[in-house]
Amino acid sequence: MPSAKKTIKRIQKRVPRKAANIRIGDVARAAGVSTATVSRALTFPDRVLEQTRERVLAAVRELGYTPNSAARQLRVGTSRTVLVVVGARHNPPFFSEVLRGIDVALSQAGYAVLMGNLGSGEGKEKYLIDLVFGGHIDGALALSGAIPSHEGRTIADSGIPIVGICAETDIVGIPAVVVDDEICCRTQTRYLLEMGHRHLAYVAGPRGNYNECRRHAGFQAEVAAAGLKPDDIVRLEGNYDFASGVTAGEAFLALERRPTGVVVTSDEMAIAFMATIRRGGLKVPQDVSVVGFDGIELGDFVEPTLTTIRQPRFELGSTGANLLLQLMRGEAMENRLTVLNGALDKRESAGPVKR
Amino acid sequence: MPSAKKTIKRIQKRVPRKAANIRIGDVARAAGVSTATVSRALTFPDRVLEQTRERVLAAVRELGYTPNSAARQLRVGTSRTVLVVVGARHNPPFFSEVLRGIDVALSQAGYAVLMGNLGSGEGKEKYLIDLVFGGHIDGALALSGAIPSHEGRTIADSGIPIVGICAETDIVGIPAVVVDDEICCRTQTRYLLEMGHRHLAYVAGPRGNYNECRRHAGFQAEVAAAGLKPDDIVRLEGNYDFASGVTAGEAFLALERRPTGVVVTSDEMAIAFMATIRRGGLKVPQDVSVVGFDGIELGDFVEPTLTTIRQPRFELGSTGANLLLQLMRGEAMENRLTVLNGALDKRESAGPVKR
DNA sequence: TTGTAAGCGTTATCAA
DNA sequence: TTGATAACGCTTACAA
Repeated sequence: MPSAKKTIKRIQKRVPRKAANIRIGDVARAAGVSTATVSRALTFPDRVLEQTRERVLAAVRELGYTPNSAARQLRVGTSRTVLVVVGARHNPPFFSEVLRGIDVALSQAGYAVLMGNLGSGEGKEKYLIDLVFGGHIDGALALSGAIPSHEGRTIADSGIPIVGICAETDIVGIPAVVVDDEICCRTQTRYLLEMGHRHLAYVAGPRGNYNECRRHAGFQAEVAAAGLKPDDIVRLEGNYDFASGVTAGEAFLALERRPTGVVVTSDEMAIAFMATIRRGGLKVPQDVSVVGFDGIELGDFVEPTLTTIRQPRFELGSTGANLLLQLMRGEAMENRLTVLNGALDKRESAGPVKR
Repeated sequence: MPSAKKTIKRIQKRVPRKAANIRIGDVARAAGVSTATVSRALTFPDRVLEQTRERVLAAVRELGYTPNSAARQLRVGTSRTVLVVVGARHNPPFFSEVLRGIDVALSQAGYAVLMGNLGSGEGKEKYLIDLVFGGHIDGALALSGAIPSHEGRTIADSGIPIVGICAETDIVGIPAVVVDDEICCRTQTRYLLEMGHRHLAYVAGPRGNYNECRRHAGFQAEVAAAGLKPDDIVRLEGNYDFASGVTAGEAFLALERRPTGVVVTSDEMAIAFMATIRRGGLKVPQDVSVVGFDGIELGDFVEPTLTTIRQPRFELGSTGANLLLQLMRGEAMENRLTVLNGALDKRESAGPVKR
């Protein structure tokens, strides 16, 4: 009598297991149908007779049955889980809204979001690689170009679809959703030039960074077009965060001949930069005009309010996620690169040059 | 010849499947051992002969084998995944650091973090409930008391361990890591009282909110101890975010007789409040002293810099996560409530009352 | 120390 | 439309 033997085994097993969970077989028994029918009633409601379906659903409700996800995943081979990789420097005021866009889009589609925060511990990259190669992940979103790799293997080698957000990745062929960094930075710069500023500072992002390269190219193009000479330009290093904005501000204060207009490539830096030079006795925008880049909420609450490039942060996340969903469904995509537009938000921190 | 039949099946299956993944059997064959030995060599390295272990590991490296997580999970019954539930209002500048604390602690222990952001779509709560009841989650962290529930079932009913962070949950018996809200708010209030302020405003959090209740109790206790009368106090409503700080600031400006000291129960609100009343012509701290609550980075870069309660944000996250790890290991815990201490950070936004 | 083989709970194939 | 049954890939008694 095999079923008696099974029952005994189950009881023996019950101790170590988390809870006496209800399995599909329990529902089947309660509804007087086979497990196959229960499965069908839940997955393809119209492939079973209405009365059977109702009996099954009643049993499901009655018993509080939820299909075991590991078993389903093992069987069908997909986890409905997306890994979101964010770099070690992750600039919360900016990315929070990008992440919200991702979360809204993926939630709607019934996908779970696994956080792959790089730089939170030693073996994190190896761990993420194992996660992906272990089949736990159906697709990944790489923020700011962050692609986990370990011993020469990247998550891309697993063959799962990946979409970059905010930056292209190092790996060729991976689609990305980015903002028109170069044009935005030209806009920042042109705004200052149009206000008569002929002596500019540029507060940079990390060297080699994708966004930094694009933005710097835009800056260079614009100042060249305006006929500024190398002497009219100062480059100050930074890495997008508050602390580097302070450093840049101090470097600015130490300059012998100070520019009147400053192009800053992140809002965090711009805010810290402004605070620092104001503590150094300069007035913004009377002495120095500052234009930021990002459009974080905070820019409205500093003194003076920050003129900046507003990035479509939510949309960067949501369109990236939707592209990934498309890829995971096996659909092709038209363009490898999706470019969204930023826009200049004119507020108080930039004004006409003093004469 | 059963193996021939199997091979045919596998080839047929190959098309729909993601990739021709390497399975434990492939490694076993390459190393000339059984699958059991491969499994042991990976999980209990010292239970196999050194030479076997080396042969196995070589094959693993050679083939790039990673165990399938769904199969392992199905077998052992745990997912090594923790759900982090954050409420709809999630106040990124504050929580980002709490989340980092969580991530660092859980990463170290080899756990994955699944983001359960409430308020990002219709069926999100049902989805999270299914995730938990589907066995996909080993434990959960509830930020600010957010416990997903659906049709009368909460994630707690599944029996997984849960720890609250930043607030106790509605469900009795669930342990939590909180800050000493009441004492912190007394400290805020006392600081203003000691500077001679006898007419105070209190900018509140959402009514009924755990932190709001505690902080308001602290405020009340302190003003009562100082002998202030109901007329000496104004309550302004808020919900911890920037926008409500603006509203509170406008309400403040509209008062006939304005308090000289303001206790604000979040930094976001405090920053927006300050910006708003300054635009209304008031000077901080000369006309009005403001004390915030949270200790977000930003407070250093506004004008004037924000005097505030600094919460141990990273530690709130990491100790909560460590408690959960303990619970998931089946260990008991001594106290249901772990209370961390906040501290007053004296900066520029609060000063002696004008006489 | 190692191998054999029985599940873990689903879903999908095939037959009825 | 429904039911029996064979995988999915792994871990772990139990036997050798």
